[in-house]
Amino acid sequence: MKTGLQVSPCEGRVSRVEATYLALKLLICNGEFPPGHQVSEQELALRLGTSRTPVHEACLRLQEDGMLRILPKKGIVISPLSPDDIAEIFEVIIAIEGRAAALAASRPAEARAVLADQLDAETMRMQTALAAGDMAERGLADAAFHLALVEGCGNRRFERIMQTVNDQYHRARVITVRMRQRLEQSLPEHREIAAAIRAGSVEQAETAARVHRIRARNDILPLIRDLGLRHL
Amino acid sequence: MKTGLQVSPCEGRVSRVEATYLALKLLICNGEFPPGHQVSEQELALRLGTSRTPVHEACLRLQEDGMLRILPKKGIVISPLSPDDIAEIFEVIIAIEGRAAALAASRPAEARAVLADQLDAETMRMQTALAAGDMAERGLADAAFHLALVEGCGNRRFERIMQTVNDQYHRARVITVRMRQRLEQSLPEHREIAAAIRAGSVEQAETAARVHRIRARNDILPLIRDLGLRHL
DNA sequence: TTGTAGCATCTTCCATGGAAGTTACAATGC
DNA sequence: GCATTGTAACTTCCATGGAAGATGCTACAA
Repeated sequence: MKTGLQVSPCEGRVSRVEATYLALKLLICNGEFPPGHQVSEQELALRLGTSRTPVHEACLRLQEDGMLRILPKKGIVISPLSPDDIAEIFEVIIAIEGRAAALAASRPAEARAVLADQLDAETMRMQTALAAGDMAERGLADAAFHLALVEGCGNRRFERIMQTVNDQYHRARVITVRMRQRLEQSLPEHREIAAAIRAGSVEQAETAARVHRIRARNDILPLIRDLGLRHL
Repeated sequence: MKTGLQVSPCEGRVSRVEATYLALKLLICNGEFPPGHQVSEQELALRLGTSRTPVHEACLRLQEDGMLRILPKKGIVISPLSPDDIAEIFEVIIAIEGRAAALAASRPAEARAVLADQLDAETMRMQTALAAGDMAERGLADAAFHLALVEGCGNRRFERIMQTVNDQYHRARVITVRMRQRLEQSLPEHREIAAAIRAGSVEQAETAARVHRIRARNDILPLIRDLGLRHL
């Protein structure tokens, strides 16, 4: 699981660039830096206790991720995340995760069973959290389900793409998690995905994964659009 | 077309990092640096007539793209592109381009007509090139078709993902283009995609785009696997 | 011959200084 | 008062030097 496309090349050691990248991403995702806010690399370096070079390199990566924009000789501006951006992100999720489910369903029966067990376990964990009203735990179980799904498909590039869109999606989730209803709807959908994978039904798995995400999008997107024009 | 996710923030001016990134990518794609070959940043800086900092930052980006690996304190090694990698790349293409076709087919009729005209024009250009035996021109028209398709769907994140996987796919294409047969098979498939988009048939467009890429994969992948175990 | 310790040499990584460029504001001319 | 120009204070961008670490070679001992 640790070979190939991973970013940090050594196991325990993270370079200062990597640490800065993660720290900045966290700051942006948690709304510490509001979108549109302009900062300088110097300021970031001071705040993170490092020098300007790692900050600069981390900002280049964040710009690739679409989290900020580097204006040459002017500064760094945090990118806003408009409803259209959220819609785009959902489209990527629908495309990738649907195909991931199809791939997972076409793996050998043994691997499918292992994955389906894991998926069912996360769904059960989510159900328990939901019954207890523990929304944080519910969110973790939900994230674990989808992470397991995309990891279980065996395509590392899918994992990579999903990771970057998930980082962006997280920024929107911070807002929407407060107002979502119909959270229990995810449970039967998750179970259907797991069952299709277990049975090796390729098309059914893909359809179920898609339907699940499309339904979530149709729930969330109007809420975001109603909330005001521009966002996080 | 120039707003949003683009990398180089200013129009004409490209930073030295950007230039180095593109130059290195070209060198790798064209096989100038064979996979597995180890180089140092110093060496690259000398060769490209710049200093080590831009090379370092460009290499970080290339590592994200999966083109090379930075081994801390040891050097830079060009990543090999195994048949499994090619298979992964095809899966991404199938997922994204299929969904792009669906998105394109669900746009307003006017936009669909413009896009379909463009697609048909590229298909015709490809047919002409094929009849003339001009394989380079055929490849350009083919690339233009698929670029137009993903640009025409209106999702900039799709464009971005396709661009990175296309860069990697290009490395494989350099090899396979010599031995592919059945090149004329693409023509009716391209026309079917364009027709479905023009008609606004969402599911048909997605299916056609997928079938096209799946067929291409099934043609190419065995050729690559037969050619030897490890590759470019 | 084999094993080991030490060193020389390579590498990336990061801090820092200066160059190039943008912006905002104040001073000056009308 | 208003426009214009010069300048000062920022910014990113890149070159370079030193630090930390990995590797391979050589010398030496058993």
